[in-house]
Order: sequence, then structure tokens, then C-alpha cells
Amino acid sequence: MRIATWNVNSIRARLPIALDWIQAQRPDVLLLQEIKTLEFPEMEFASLGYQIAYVGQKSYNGVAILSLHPMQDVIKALPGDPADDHSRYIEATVEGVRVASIYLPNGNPVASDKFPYKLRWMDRLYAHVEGLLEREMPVALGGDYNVIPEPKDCYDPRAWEGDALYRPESRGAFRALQHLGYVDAFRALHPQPHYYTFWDYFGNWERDQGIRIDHFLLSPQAADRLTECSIDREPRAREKPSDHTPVIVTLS
DNA sequence: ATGCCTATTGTGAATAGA
Repeated sequence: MRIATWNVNSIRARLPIALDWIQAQRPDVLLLQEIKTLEFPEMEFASLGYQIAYVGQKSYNGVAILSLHPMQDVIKALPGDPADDHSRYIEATVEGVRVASIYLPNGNPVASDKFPYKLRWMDRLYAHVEGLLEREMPVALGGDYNVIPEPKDCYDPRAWEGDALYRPESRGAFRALQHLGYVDAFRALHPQPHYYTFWDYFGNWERDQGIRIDHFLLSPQAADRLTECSIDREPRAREKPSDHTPVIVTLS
């Protein structure tokens, strides 16, 4: 079973690239973030055989799960704060695997209320995915975590000091998820430094100065089945790309 | 450190991203 995650930075702006990519790769499940619309363009993907569950929002945020197989028990918000109106979390069961599409808050500027919002959101995520472990089933939490886990996950750690993506609180909260028993799938298979999933639009792609912030966290039952995890840089090299590129995980 | 670019809303310039 192949599951991919991709922050597309607007599904409408990315429609040609996304349709090309999904036809070329045919993942069983594709988790999308930042669809940036209230209404997902479902028809185009349905005609390729994909079922779609999503929670949209005007202009900002928005997450989706596209699946070649039926989805069960969809939830469309991260529990823990009914007043949180950002569309940043959706979860479903596909072929016995619990999958989530996560768009974790950026958190910048750190001096604003956005940073405590990010940390509170990570606390809610911790509480929720701790509960998922009790199901003792494979869980794959994919998405844009907006966290650079370690120095080797960026080109120049000094450039990121003090940034919400690299602050000790953010990295600590990500590490806490791992300490619950969730495995960073890409890192487990690729210990080498300088693998990236995001490059800004200011020339960092050309210089290959990126950051690794899109991740799959796997429950023990999913990690036992982990055979492959890769970053597909091809969509980032195209015309009018997203600033993120897909990560694909394979479970036996 | 900031925002060189991109996207959205909506039709000009502000907001957000990371």
C-alpha cells in the first residue's frame, strides 16, 4: 500500500501538475494540504478512480484524502478545541490503515499569538494520536508538520534559529510524538543529512537549500510494515510548482 | 533579518506562507 502526502499550495493553481502526478504515481492514498478552497475539484480526480474526503476553507488551509479504496469513519477536525475554525485535519480508515492528512500551523511570527496556537495545536495532536495507539492498528500520520526535526533537516541551521519551524518547543513537541511510539518513516530509512521537502520561491530550489518539514509518522503496527519512503522531487522542478514536493511511503 | 516569490481576494493592496 502506497500513501503519499503533498502540500499543493492551492489545488486549483496546482490542478494540472497534481493530475499528472497522480496518474503517473497512482498512490493508493494521497493526502493533500493547503488546498486553499471551500470546494475541492472532485470530478477531475473521481474520473481517475479516486474517492475524496476533504475539509475546505476559503483562501487558506484545507486538507483532503484521496483514495482508490473505500474510506470509513472520516473525522474532519482535530479534537480538543471546538472554537478552532481552521481546516487543518482530516482522518479516515483505508484498507485497515488509519490515515490522517495534517496541516500543522506555521507559528510565525513567534512573538504573535500564532506561535502559542501552533504549540497548543501540537498538544491536541499529541493527545489525539496517543488515543489512536490504543486501537493497536496501523496508523499513518502524513502531512506538512511545519517542523524541522533536526539540524540535518535544513541547509543552514543558523538561518532557522528562532524561527517557529525550528524553535526548541516545536522540535520538542515533534519529538514527543516519536516518544509515544510513532516513527519518522523517512528518517528511519534515510539517516543521511540534507533531504528536503520544501524550497521557497526565492531561488532556494536552484541552490537546493531546502528544509524537511513534510513527514509521515507511523504507529508501531504501521512501522512494522514499512518498506520504503521517498521524496519525489520531480513536481518541484516543473513550471508553476508548489513550494513543497510529495513524500511517498510504502507499507507491505 | 527579512521577505527577493506565489496564491487568494477581488480589481488594489493586504494577508499568509515558511
